[in-house]
This record gives sequence, structure tokens and C-alpha cells, in this order.
Amino acid sequence: MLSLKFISEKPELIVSRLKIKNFDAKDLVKQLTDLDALRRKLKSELDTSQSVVNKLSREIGQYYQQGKKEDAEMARKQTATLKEDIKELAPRLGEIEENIQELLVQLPNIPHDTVPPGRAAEDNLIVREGGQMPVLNKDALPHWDLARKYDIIDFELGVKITGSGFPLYKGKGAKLQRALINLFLDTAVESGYTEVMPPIAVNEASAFGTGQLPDKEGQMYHVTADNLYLIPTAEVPLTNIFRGEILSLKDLPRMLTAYTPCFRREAGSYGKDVKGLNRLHQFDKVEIVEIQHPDRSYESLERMTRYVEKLVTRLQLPYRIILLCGGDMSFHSSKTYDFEVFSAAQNRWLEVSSVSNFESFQSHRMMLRYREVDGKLYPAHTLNGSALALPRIMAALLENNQVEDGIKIPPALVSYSGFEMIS
RNA sequence: GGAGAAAUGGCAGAGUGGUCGAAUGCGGCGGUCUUGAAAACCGUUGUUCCCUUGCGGGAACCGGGGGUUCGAAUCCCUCUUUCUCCGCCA
Repeated sequence: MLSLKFISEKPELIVSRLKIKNFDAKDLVKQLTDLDALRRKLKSELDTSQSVVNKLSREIGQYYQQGKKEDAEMARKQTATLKEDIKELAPRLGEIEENIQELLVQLPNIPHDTVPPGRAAEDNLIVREGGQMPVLNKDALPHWDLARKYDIIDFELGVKITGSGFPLYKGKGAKLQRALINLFLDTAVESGYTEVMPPIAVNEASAFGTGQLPDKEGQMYHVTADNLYLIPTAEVPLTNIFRGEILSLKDLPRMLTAYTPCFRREAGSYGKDVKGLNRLHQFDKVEIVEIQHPDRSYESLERMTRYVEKLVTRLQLPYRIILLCGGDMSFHSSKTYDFEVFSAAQNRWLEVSSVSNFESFQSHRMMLRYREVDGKLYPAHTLNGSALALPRIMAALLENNQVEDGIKIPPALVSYSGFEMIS
């Protein structure tokens, strides 16, 4: 969410910047600035009336103490009309503030200067590519066939136990998952991230803080009996650690990492996109989160991107880094890099990571601030990135490394998996 | 799930109707002292919003919401959360 003050000060800037995101903010911004002007006016009136009432009340107290009953009665009568005004104004102000809040959450984050314009995925920019494209035989199998052939992932059992999109990993498949998680966490910790194991169900305030609520409600699993949400990403609990906090300069940056299962309802998806591991309701992910000083958040974004690049490089997967265009970016992000790895048997690129700078968008929602040298409080910048999401990494690893008699495990993983080959 | 207790500033903890944004202690920050540090001493130390170019002034906040009252941290209602004991349980 953008700050109301910023919107009122720079309405044209916001409208023009949001054009990059193909978002027509004109009406919304106009409504907000109008409402803000009204809000200020009412607040002023209300404060003035309240101020007089408070003053009279203090006097009444003194009159009673001095035994001046008539003076007290007089003052008491004076408060009556003012209280009428207050009774009328206060709910109006409340309504306007609610109204403003409803509109504020509809306004997307403004993109960074370096975000290219564009409508959709075709307009994204490929920033860098790396890794070797594998050469596979014509009879190379997609990962769902490999999974069955080597008995390492059982999609049918997952359906039996839960439903589609909840795969069951077994044997070396399960071990490989664990190996990936450990590799990712260890690498993150080596790179300065503090490991955390957070709750994977969150309350409403947390889901609101990172922006899952109110608009993405249908994408989360909702535990209605307790009004909790299963996290769609560790970003939610990790960033909300700092909800309502005031950090000092020496606290910045805060760098956290966590492995969690992630849950997404993904309502409406179907077809080849959801085949095998391509899109799941439950999947594993290691996430990195940073809380950073506004002057350095873009350095962090680049550093995090290089960090994720290091991971895919270690896994020897062909990858490309994509700078999302305005139209393809998420509602909350100021700038996002996506990572895709090539899954050779499917002959397609799979998104395995998304690294974003949200600037102060989430901080405004969750009142996450830091104290600047001038002693004042400013919203901190929040960033996060997948490092990495496991299923599609698994898909690419299986497909790209298949040989005649099995699947080769990349060297970086062997010390974690304990085996060099799945056969 | 049953019974009881509680929720106050970064933390601990006073405050049961009037000058209480809130004693006191700890912590934090600044200073004195010191070669440096500690100790001691002195000072300082919440947030949001409104008005104001500035100086400054004002409103709100003692778990959330509502009520009583001229006036509420304090009284009433309600919700939530936490703790203790019992039950169940990895």
C-alpha cells in the first residue's frame, strides 16, 4: 500500500508511473485525494470541538473541588452542544477513513524507473542466461514418467490421501527433496541469512501485512474454525516477524531464510501447466527475506539475484534471469526478477524463483519502520526471493540428468543426497 | 474440552473516576568522571493523526470493539488473546 500522504502530494506521479503497470489509477487517485482533503477538514473540526470539551471538563473538575456547583452546572451545559457535534462528526470521519483504506488497498505499488513497459510475459527482458543445455535422446521422458519409472514420486497416492496437487515423494525422491532443502538452507546461512523455522499457518493481520489479504483470499487455504491461513510462501511469516516494529539503523539489513511447505489453492488452473510437478497445491520452498534501508534496497535486490543465480549454477541447470515488465509484475512489487530453468524433456522453461523489491509497500501495511539519523521514522524496504522452489527444480533435475540407466545427481547435491544416481 | 486468573510504555511493574501519556526500576540514548572501560552521578527517552513556512498548538492511543459520565487506564457490556490447574495428546 502506498502512503496517503504520498498520494496527496504526488497524484500525477502515481498515475503516470502506474501506466507502466497498465493500471489506470486516475479515478482511484482522484477519489483518494478528495477523501483525504475531506478527512483533514473533519479531523480539524473534530479536534477543535474535542479540545474545548476537554478544557471544560477540566474546569468542571476544579469547580466541584472548590464547591462552585453553579459554575460547574453552567460548564456542563456548555459541553452538551459540542458533544452533539462530536457525535455527528466522529462516525463520518470513521466512515471516510474506512473508505480511504478500502481504496488504498486497491492501488498497486508503483514500479521502479528501471522496469520496462509492457503488457505481458512477451515483453519481459531476459537479463542473463547461463548453464549448459542438455542433449537428450529422442525417447527422453518427462519427469512424471521418470517419477513412476524409478518409483520416487507417487501422484496417485497423493490423490488418495489428499487430492490432486499433493504429491507423495518416496525413497530417493523424498531424500532428494531433503537434500535440496539442506543445500539451499546451508548455502543461505553461509551467505549471511539467519535461519528461521516459522509457523506455516498465519492469522489475518499477517496475511494482510504482506498483501495476501484482502484481494488474494481465494488463493490461500483458509482454516475457518480458527480463522487461520496456510501460508502460500514463507515470505508471509518471515516478513511479519517485523510487523509493527521500529528498527534502528544498525539492525539493517535483516536477512532471514526459512524452509517451509507452501500451500496454494491455484483455483482454475488445468492442462499441461499443472501436469506432474509443474503446479502443486502443496510444495516445498526455501525463501530469503531482507529488510533493508531504502537507499540500499536495490543493492539488496541485485545481491539476492546473484545469490539465486549461484544456486541454480551449483545445480548445473540451464537458467535465464528475466526482468519482468510492468504488465507482468505483481500488484505489490516495485521490481521483480524471475528465474526460469529449462526442463529439457518438456522442452519448456519453468519459473523456479521470483526475487522482488516491494520498497515500502508492505511496510506501510504492517507499520514496519526504522529510525533514521535525523531521529525520524521511515518505512523500511522489504524484499524477498525464492531460493528456491523445489518442485520445478526437481522436475528439471530429473529430466535434464536422465541417462540410459537412471538419473544422475549433480555433484553439489551428492554430499546431501548420499547417492550419485537414481536407478 | 472443563475451572480459574490476567492483559498498562522496549521489558518488569504501580496506578480503581478529574492536572495520568501514565510512578518506580531495568534497558536505550547523551553527558560528567576515566588512558580506555566498568561503576557512580546528571540529563533524556512512545506512537499515530490534525493545524502551522517555522516556533509551537491540538486530538487519539493503557489487548480490540461498544457503553455510562461534564470527565474513564480506572465503572459496565462484549470479543480476542495469554497464563495457571484438570483432561487429552506428538
